Amino acid sequence: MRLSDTIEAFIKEMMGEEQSEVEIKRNELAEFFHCAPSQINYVLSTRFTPDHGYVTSSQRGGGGYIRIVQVRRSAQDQLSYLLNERIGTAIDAQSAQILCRQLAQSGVLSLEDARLMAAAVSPPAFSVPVPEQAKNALRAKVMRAMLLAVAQREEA
Amino acid sequence: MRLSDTIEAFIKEMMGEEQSEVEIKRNELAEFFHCAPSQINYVLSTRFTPDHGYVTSSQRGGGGYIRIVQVRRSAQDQLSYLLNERIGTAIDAQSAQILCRQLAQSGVLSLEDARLMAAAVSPPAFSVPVPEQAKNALRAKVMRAMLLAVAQREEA
DNA sequence: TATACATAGGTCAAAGAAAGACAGAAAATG
DNA sequence: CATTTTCTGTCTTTCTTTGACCTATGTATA
Repeated sequence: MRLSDTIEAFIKEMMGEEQSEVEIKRNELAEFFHCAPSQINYVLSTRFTPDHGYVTSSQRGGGGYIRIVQVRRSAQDQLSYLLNERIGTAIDAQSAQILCRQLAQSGVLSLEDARLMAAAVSPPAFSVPVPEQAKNALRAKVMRAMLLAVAQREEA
Repeated sequence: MRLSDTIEAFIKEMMGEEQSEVEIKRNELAEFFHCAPSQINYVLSTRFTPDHGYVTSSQRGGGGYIRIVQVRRSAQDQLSYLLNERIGTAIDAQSAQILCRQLAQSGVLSLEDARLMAAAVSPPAFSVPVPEQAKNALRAKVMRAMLLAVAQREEA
């Protein structure tokens, strides 16, 4: 298992179920895992972004810290956020994957449905020789269509 | 006995009876068999394809791996049929819609999943100014990716 | 109060690790 | 001997880890 995954799991463990907020000391954590402090930043920037459903803030200097807050939205809110703000007219493969996984983690979709959706917007699904931006535009449409289908499902 | 056959047997051995999923390290395996790492890819691409009843995925970079999932025996023939005969390299919107409905009726998919899939290959999802045949080719890939995701469900 | 020092976290680039793509050589097959 | 299958090597892409340097904040001090 990668160190990044271990640190990610550790932070999520700290956060627990009910608690949606946690505060860490970057240097302490790095010390604990015998790694460079910037490794912590790497974990945060690859696994605790808004797309992943987290927002972070920090304070430097003596008594500094990093605070990680888990954003919890209703299914409705999350869907409308994705449809109206996040996806827009183009989205890259990696972001799309992350968003799909997040939909499962927050309970909007089952794990199976999230995987289905992730597959539809994955690189293999768009393995055609066209410029990346064209793929991203189309990917946005496909994802949008699926999210609308989910939203309709919610209405009923 | 050829090396490829040996490696194939080895992987299937790893997979065992009940376990229908296995994770390998490409470099390690190549080291073990004293061959080029790309030899592993050759084995995978000639003996662990969907037609053979397997779906693979992988992760690059530090701590990377290749995961091989065995598709349920009952689903295998159906999957090959869908991928090769029914979908092929291109499929138009209407045929895709019909196929989704059939998959729901035959119980392969839930009604909700069928709707999700149908949305992903619907005309609105492909409303871009490119020739119809290009869309059909892409639609086939999207559909294919989703079916492979479904085939991986409930392994074992 | 202005300055200096200590304590944090932030950024970024380079190195490392692992898999993918693909062309071409070698071997087996008919 | 021609063709197909197997195997190797090289280059590319992706993800992770480390380290060097930068910036912000708190605290002590002249």
